[in-house]
Amino acid sequence: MDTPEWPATEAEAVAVQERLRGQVRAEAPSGFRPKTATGLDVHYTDVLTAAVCTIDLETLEVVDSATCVGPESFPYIPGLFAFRELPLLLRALEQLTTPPEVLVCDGQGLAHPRRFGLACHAGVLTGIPALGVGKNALGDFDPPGPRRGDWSALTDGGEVVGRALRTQDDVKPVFVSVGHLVDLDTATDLVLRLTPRYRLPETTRQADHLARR
DNA sequence: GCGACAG
DNA sequence: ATCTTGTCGC
Repeated sequence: MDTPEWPATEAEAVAVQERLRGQVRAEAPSGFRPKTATGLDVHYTDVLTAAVCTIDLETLEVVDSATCVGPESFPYIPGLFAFRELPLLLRALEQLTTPPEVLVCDGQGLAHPRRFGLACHAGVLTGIPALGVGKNALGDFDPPGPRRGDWSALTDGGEVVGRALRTQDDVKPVFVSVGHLVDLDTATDLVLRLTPRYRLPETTRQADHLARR
């Protein structure tokens, strides 16, 4: 992949988001039936460790993984989160043996103040379908029903930008949004398939585990 | 103006 | 994100 342009200032980063967000496609390719999903996560110590982990959607077993260590590329600023982690994550993705079919990002996609969160950014730069699963939301939502699979709309400025999705009975929901080349129904379905047992997707859990070693 | 703010 | 023990439950 080409080396992405990387901003040095907050204003430049915002400008990059506003220029790239027009490329987001909130629609899955026809016949999109991924057999695997790839989780992305970063662990913070004195340096960053990025881990990516591909999981078989049928067995939920890890079939491929890679890690990458390096410095942060940008300070953490809410709304500009992707600029901190993405360069390292992209390097880790390049080390995978098999090309990812869909990226499951730890954070938001369209559920972002400028509609261009980490999942959109990762999807647009790689051209790979992507979705975001956040542990916390930036927008507004009413609590979904109490059972696994129940969901409610996540909105921002009156616009639906994602879903608050209950992945386990009586457990705090996760926040699902489109990143790129998927629709919200497909994203929701994938997240439920990845969460038969725990609140967070198996992709995120495995990537997190990998990044801590 | 003040506080809140994905990870 | 991270600083941190024990404890309850499957």
